[in-house]
Amino acid sequence: MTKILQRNLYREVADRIGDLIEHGELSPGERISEKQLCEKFGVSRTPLREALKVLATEGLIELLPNRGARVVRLTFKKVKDTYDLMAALEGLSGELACQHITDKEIAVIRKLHNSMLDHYHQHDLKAYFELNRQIHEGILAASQNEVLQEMYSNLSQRVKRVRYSKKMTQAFWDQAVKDHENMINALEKRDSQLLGQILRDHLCNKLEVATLAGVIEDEAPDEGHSVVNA
Amino acid sequence: MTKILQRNLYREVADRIGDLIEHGELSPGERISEKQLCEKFGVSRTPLREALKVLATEGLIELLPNRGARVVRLTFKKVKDTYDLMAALEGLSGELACQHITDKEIAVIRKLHNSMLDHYHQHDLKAYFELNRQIHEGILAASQNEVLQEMYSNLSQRVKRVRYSKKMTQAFWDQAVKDHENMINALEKRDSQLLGQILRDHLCNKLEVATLAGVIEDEAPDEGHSVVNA
DNA sequence: AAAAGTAATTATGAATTCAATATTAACGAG
DNA sequence: CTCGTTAATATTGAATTCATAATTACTTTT
Repeated sequence: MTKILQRNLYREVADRIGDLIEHGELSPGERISEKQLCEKFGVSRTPLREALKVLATEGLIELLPNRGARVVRLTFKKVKDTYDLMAALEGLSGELACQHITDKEIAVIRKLHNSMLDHYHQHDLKAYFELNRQIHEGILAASQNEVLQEMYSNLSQRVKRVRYSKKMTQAFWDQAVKDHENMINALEKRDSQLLGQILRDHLCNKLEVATLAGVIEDEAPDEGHSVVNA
Repeated sequence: MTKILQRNLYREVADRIGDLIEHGELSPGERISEKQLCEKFGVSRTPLREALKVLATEGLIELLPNRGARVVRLTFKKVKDTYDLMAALEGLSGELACQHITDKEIAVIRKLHNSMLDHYHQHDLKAYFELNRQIHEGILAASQNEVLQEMYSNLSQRVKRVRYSKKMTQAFWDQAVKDHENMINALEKRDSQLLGQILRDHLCNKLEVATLAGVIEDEAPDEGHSVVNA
């Protein structure tokens, strides 16, 4: 049951532009020059433009008719809305996971959890985050709902650049670890309601972190949206 | 604050292909001929192919590399998964709506509700459905979460062809109306938890209807997915 | 000198052309 | 007659070319 993974040029280009946005090499609100990117990637405009259309559909960029493409500006509200949604989806994934997960899968997640705790005690933030990601991904996978996974993945993409530059306070970290303890317990008891609730609250906290990081410059002058420009 | 609505050729074509799929003029699993559609719409392959990429991203069709596009086959599981997701999103929209909705907006929905009841008593299914749609859309709009609305709209698109051919039993209809009564009450009390719960359960019932309609032929031979074909 | 209007340039939108892959048809061997 | 191989055809993938709209630079006028 291995997924067919299509490796079209347009998909490749879309992913690489996505990386550029994620890592800040294309700034929010920045105009995207087709010619420039064509030269950078060594492709013609056809697959590049296809990639832009796809990225616009995925919500990473916006297309101004006859005026090119821009990287979407992440306002605080947009990020907040996205996190609210992701929290709801994580909640659902928890509920579904409780219904479908096998003992073996729980054991795997328990192992990841223990490993994560080690990194927590060693204050290894990077390794902690990687394990954290794997745990949440594991629950998402256990939900057995591919549409859900697809949607979550898309939303995650959109706010990745905020996540990357987030700062972690010790207090938050402590709370996050506690949440994870409760998560595992709920999962082992297969208490779907409880796990759903924990996951919802857990992600809400993440938003606070993103906010504190102050990387979101709000109230940006929405250039290019008005017909008559100054 | 009116949205800029881009009217590119590719978007136009994508919408029209979406309509063809929705109304069954392009069957599930059916191979999509680029040339044929180009002639039908009177456009060249460039915007058409862009449209196909967008539709694939939106989950309506799937692209087989070097082998063209196919309309996505809706299995029972896929529809079930989508409905589960939509239920979660509707639940969230209810919770958020309770936080943001104004008395005036509630009054509008109440009016729609009463109008819907009239059609219910007159057994006017078509009019009932239209009002029903408007009510749910009103709550969704009151959530003030654009990302949520965008996601819901996309999911709705995917299963529209099933919805269209659904049959309505009297028992289900009675229950649906009762749900709506409770919804309005919860909304007026601004009981976000309750409204969220009602909306989740309400949509779950819809799934049963879709199932009963028997329009979903499951266990289809997944042609085109295996490398070696018979 | 500032503003408005016009020409030149550049970038985007879409059609066409060229190349590569897959499908079909024809052929021949077992 | 069936299976496998190869040639012909058709379709998709991507680059190029042409057309159109937007931006910039340059006049011209007040």
